[in-house]
Amino acid sequence: MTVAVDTSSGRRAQTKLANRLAILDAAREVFGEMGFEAATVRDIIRRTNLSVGAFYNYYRSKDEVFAALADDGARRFRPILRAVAAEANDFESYLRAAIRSYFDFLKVEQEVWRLTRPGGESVGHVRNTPEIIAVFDEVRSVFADAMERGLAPKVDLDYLAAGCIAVAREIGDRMMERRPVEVEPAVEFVVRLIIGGVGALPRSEF
Amino acid sequence: MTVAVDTSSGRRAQTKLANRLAILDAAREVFGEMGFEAATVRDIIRRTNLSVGAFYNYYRSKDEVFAALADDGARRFRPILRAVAAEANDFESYLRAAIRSYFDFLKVEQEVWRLTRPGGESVGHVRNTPEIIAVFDEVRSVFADAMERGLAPKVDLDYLAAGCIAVAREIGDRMMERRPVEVEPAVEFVVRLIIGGVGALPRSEF
Amino acid sequence: MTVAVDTSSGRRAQTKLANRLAILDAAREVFGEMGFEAATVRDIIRRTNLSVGAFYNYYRSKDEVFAALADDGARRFRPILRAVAAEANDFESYLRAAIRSYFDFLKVEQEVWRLTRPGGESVGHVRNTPEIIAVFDEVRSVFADAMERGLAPKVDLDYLAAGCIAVAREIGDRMMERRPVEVEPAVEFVVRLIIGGVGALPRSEF
Amino acid sequence: MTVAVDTSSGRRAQTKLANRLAILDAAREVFGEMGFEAATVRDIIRRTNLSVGAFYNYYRSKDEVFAALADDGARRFRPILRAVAAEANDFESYLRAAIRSYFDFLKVEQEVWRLTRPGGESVGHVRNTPEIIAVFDEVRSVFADAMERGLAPKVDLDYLAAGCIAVAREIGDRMMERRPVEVEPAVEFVVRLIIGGVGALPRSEF
DNA sequence: AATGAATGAGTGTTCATTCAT
DNA sequence: CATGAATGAACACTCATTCAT
Repeated sequence: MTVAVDTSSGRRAQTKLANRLAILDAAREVFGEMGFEAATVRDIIRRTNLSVGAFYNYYRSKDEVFAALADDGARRFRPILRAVAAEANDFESYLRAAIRSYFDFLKVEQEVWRLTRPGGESVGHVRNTPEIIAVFDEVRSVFADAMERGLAPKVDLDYLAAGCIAVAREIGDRMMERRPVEVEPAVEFVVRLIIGGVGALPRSEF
Repeated sequence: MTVAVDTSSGRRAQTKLANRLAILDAAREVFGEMGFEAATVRDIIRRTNLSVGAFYNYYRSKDEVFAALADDGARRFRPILRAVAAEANDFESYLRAAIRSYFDFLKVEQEVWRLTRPGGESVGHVRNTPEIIAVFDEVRSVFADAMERGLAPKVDLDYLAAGCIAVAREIGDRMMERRPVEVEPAVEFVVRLIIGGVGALPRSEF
Repeated sequence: MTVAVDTSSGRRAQTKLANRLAILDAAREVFGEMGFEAATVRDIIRRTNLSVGAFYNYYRSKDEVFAALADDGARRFRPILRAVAAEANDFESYLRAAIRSYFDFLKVEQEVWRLTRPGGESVGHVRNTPEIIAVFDEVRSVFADAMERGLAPKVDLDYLAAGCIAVAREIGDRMMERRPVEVEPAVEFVVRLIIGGVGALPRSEF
Repeated sequence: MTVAVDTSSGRRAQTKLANRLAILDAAREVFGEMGFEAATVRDIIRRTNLSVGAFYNYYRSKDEVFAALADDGARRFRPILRAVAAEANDFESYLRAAIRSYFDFLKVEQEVWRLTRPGGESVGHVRNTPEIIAVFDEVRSVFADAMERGLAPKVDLDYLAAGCIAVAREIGDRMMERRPVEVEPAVEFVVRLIIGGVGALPRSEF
């Protein structure tokens, strides 16, 4: 005999949202721990009150949660980046604040970015996520803006944004592997490297 | 009784070598296109005249080809790096020659480094390959040497080596995506960024 | 939220049980016909309405069905043996009833014991099943008891139990190969052989 | 370059025989250690100076070596059995000598009989070997002879031979598992059990 | 004959996804 | 909507056997 106990009290929409988020959170953990390919849908729902079937009510596929996760991470980081940009008066202080935000973010949500970072192995999954590209564009546009306003010399913008992101990412990883995890020295390292480097960069017509 | 003494220059030995290389090449492509986890052994042998069984005659497992591939790439790049280091008189010219070697190498064998790049998702596979670590150590030791000899300021060595490698890789990738692929501007960009950045780096007691 | 409380008497539960038994039955046949090693999971599910995947929903591995099968056979035979022991007044009548039970059991479920018989090639699989050992111990303890009570002479208990089981099995098998299958003569043969033999056995200090 | 060194000195036939025996010996060990199914042709030739290809020059298949092995074991045991039968004046002394021969044989060549024993798991392989059946017939005919000559009562001959072989086998196994391995008590146990049992057997018209 | 690389069907097992309930 | 059993293609890997040398 199967007894159905309904505790929803009509708050269907809320439950749906909660489930969606529960899946997202579980997926974040699981993908972070085992990587996309190794993680199974069951690994995800196991950390949830839901069933396999329910998973497919919320996301059409494992790929889709992954994309949603990437979106989510990027969506949460972007406003931080914008706020930082709004407050900064010069390129260096912007950069410092941005990098620090990222490293703090890393310390809290290590896994998200481990995954959603471009250049990862599973190129197809990681590099092409729309919101990932958006973050890249965000950084790029801040750099472009800085150039416009004369705060930074005119250089190859794509190379610069890509290079800066690469350094920030790599040093961020190394930082996370050290014990204790010290954000400030890492921030300082990256900022000086970039600022110093940018000053020496060949001017470009881009 | 008949004893066969093979001096390893017969047709058989040649075929074996050719097959070994064919598998390696196919694996390079496949891993490069789909990543280690997603790539299947069948994907690899499909680009070959061989059978599944033959794959296992040459490599004991999918993991082993991967390692062999990383070894192979690193093994071929390391001597270049050493030669360059031997010829250079100062840090900048060393760096420029090294980066140029790498970018030339990239143009020829794009896929190798696509794979062996640290920071990939499957950390276990990519970052810990012995020869990969060796290349990292190679670069690191040249940097350490430069510091010793006063050619570069004393900074956090691991961060520096990691950061430089990350920039070189990232810009290398971007370079490869542009049409036409122009090595010189990319080299110049990276060298200036690093040299300028290094000069501005916070001194460390490491 | 909807909570499902399953009291295990629904259609689903029934189907699950049926499938579990179907697999067990198929496995009994297949292992009986080809032996454990030679039998494939696919051989088993082919005699079923299920898919390969379903097999693994019910049993975690090929080994596990095997163990379940042995357990099942032994579990069903043990109570019979105990009941018989409880009813018998002397050793011979116990033995006769036990052997008859076994031979009747054989007639119905020939294959079970084909498999669980010690002395098979895959020793690890067959001889060490916990329930098999339990049956052996069962018989052994009845013999020990008979000795205690002076109903049987004190002899090497392990040899005796092992020898009796071996004879019962072997004659049981031969009986099953004859047409028609006649239980009574076979029972009589085994009982007389054992009773007569036991009387002639060398006394031991065990 | 491949150099062929021929050391056969024209004694081709000898070498062929030696190889045949080498394979047989290796197979005996390997099958004994891992069982027929688990053993691979490579496992066998690894313990030989030969190549996989050579294996197939001497035996057409893995199955064929197995059969040859069983034949070989049986062929070597049969004369012993016959000699024993020729020397014995009564049934009991025949039986004792036969069992002792078997147990001694066991101690020396444990593996052979582990495998070639009927009732093993891989029924198809083991029970139907022609020479195995021959051993059974051998024992059976001695029993028949004993009956003819009035040394043993007339009983169901097949059951008797089968039962005796089963007991001998089982007790032999148990004996081999004890430390130290003591042949005499085991022989005595089996002989008494059988002799005593036979005396009590129901007479049959077979 | 001997060799050992090549073959490919076959193994146990996994897992994204579907669908009857 | 939720459930979880069912599905079956796919995977890494093995191995008896063949065959060019």
